[in-house]
Amino acid sequence: MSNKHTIIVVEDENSILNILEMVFKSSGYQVYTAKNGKEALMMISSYCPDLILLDLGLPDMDGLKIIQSVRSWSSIPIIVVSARNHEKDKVTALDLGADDYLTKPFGTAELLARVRTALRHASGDNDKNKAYEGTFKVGALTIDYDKRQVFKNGENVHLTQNEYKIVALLSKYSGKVLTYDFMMKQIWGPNIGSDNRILRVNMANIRRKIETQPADPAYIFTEIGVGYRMAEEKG
Amino acid sequence: MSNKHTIIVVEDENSILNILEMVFKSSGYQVYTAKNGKEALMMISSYCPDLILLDLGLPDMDGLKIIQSVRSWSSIPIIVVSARNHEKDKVTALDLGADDYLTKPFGTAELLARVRTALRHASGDNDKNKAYEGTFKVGALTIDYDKRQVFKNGENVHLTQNEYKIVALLSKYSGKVLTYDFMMKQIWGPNIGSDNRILRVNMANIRRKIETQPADPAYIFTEIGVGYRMAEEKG
DNA sequence: TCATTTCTTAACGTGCTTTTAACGAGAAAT
DNA sequence: ATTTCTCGTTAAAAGCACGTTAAGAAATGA
Repeated sequence: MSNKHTIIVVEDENSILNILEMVFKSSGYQVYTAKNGKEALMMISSYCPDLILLDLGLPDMDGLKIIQSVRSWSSIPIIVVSARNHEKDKVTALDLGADDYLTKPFGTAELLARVRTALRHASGDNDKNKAYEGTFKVGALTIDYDKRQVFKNGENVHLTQNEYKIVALLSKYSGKVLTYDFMMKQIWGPNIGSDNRILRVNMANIRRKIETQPADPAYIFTEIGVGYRMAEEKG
Repeated sequence: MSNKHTIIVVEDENSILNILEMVFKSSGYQVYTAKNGKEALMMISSYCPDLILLDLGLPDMDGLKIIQSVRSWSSIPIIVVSARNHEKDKVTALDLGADDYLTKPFGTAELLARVRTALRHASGDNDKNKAYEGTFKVGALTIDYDKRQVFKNGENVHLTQNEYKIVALLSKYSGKVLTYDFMMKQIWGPNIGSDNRILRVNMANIRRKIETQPADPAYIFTEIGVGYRMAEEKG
């Protein structure tokens, strides 16, 4: 590890902005701040940061526009921050290309963890095939992509075709929330509707097979109103 | 009928072609011949031989094109023969996926040795669960690649050509799932469709011969919707 | 040539997979 | 507090993949 990662924080409330700046700086990041959309867009295009932390509630423009704008020319990871009463926005944000989201209020530990995840994904995920080679491990769970098999505590777990696709997809983006919509498009194709019952049934079956306590999952978490997230590989 | 290896010889000069045909036949190989590139490609895709002996100097097309074409769907060993003593051709051929190279003139002893080597390599190269070179073992099942025979509890099990090819192919990738599509391309050539009935019938016959309980197989497993997988020897 | 083996195609039943439906618990919204 | 939405769970229906048998076609060998 050599250079500091650069983060641009977009947030209109001074109090929060200052806290975030301190948190990131003390963790060794290079931080720039913006207090409105216009300023944010200019800074992003001139600094080309490694990550953007974006509050969706801005005075001058919709934060979603910023995502769109940035995504038109870059895949810089974007983590969205939203107030609890704007739940729908975060789903839209993810579908527009945001990488993760946080709901206020959030702890610094969680924030930093999400940032690390996003940065790691951005750096090593250029070759998407790479993720499907070798194995994925988290806890007692192992996914062997070559053998197309899933193991729990070393024992083979039989998954159906769709179940395996779902698990493999989540593991490929482990640590990241995948929206129901995105997942369904990946597995059932673009013509699938927005009814996610099928996905729920599949998830129940998957959890019964891979989780020790399906009601309190350790590997695949539900982000209510948004989607699913797989626990991260520890290395 | 005994299980002979099938070789396709591609050579435009009649005198050499005849000699080669005789040499191989008297060594117990099943031989087919082709005198130009077009003929060669058709024969290869329809016969799916175990080895291709290819003269690079053909009347109608560059021999290198043939290597490319075959490598797009199969890893059948290809031994290249060339009168040109150019190092460049040799390197190109090998880079395109040829397995070995002979320069005219060559002796029959060397030729046969190279062929044996290539066939041995093809049958069981990159595999760790082999007790002895040229042999695959799992449970009571033994595959002898040199003899092209399969044994169960030490007793010879008679498999037909295609049945043997299927078992050998699966054993070569033991532990991994091979898709129906892949297997069919390897055994029946690139022009086989996506209808996998033939494979299913063959598998039923194979299982009746090698499995103790065909309905609950111990050696070849079905991955529904995907393909077949051969058991690995446990360490 | 005939006899035998091997390959391919066809047909069908079984069991697994996928999908749909229904309901209850719990979170979120009002 | 109550109403609404979301999600997990179970069960049943629908759909389909696979294994199996048999019979015809093709190849092989005597």
